[in-house]
Amino acid sequence: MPELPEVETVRRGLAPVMEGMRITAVEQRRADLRAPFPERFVERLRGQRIDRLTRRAKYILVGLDGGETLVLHLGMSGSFRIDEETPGQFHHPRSNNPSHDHVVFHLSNAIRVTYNDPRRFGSMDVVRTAELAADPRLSQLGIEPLGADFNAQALARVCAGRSTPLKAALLDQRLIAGLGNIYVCEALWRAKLSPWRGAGAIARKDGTPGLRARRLAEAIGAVLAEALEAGGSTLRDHRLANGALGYFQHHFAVYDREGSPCPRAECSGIVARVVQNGRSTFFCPVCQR
DNA sequence: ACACTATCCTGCAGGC
DNA sequence: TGCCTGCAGGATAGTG
Repeated sequence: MPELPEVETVRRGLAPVMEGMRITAVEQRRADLRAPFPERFVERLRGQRIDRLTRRAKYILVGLDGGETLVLHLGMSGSFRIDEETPGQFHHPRSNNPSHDHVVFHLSNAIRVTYNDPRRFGSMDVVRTAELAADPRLSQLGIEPLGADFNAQALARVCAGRSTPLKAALLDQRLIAGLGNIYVCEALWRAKLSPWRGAGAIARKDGTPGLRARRLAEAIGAVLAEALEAGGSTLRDHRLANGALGYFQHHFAVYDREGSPCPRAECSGIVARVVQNGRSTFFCPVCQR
């Protein structure tokens, strides 16, 4: 799935065509994705004017003028496609098999926004905006790593006292919200920290940040910022070719690079793959300690 | 409270 | 060529 940078890229791609527009019709082509659609899904959206698109962790929040918010999650394989409301539709090669087009939003600007999700791990829900903050999916989320209050101190605080490996801690959305398997691997590599190291070891005994917490916080920020930058350029390119939003090509230092030399010039290590909590971890056993 | 597993689903790559 | 296996960017219910 799209992790935070991909989700933010999708939000930035959708916002200009959706904000301020009215939803004229919704095609809901099945009863569920990962979870059932909410009651009266189509009726609650039809006729609503879209206020603003925001993001919290990997959720896209579509504010509606009637006091409700459409809560979107792309799961592992969700993507959106933007196209004009014209009859002659064209197919995108691969990955956009039209049989996985589960929801189509028709907008007042004659734009059609189609949600495609082969694995159907994504979700769509409609929640009263006033109750959004109390929604368990959002209220349990940890620090926003691109937010103003994310720093070494905040990172040390959530890691302090935990014996679970750093890899698992960084994937835990209740501690830090938005990282996924790729960017956790990339951030740990950048910070030269072993994925096996206990999370608590990056904080001092009193919970204040040490050198490792500072390195890791910097690495997380940098890795996400670079990915966002890559997403931004892909967005511009994609906009010309087709309207597909969801994934973009980005070069990774260690993710999916088992057997390749560690990209750090001064390091002679070879990228290894291990499994932690059932997920692949890619790392350099030489420079990550 | 915490940590770990199994599971939802389809597509694709690799081995035979 | 086809068949089989394992694996994939996530979240969460269930277990110990």
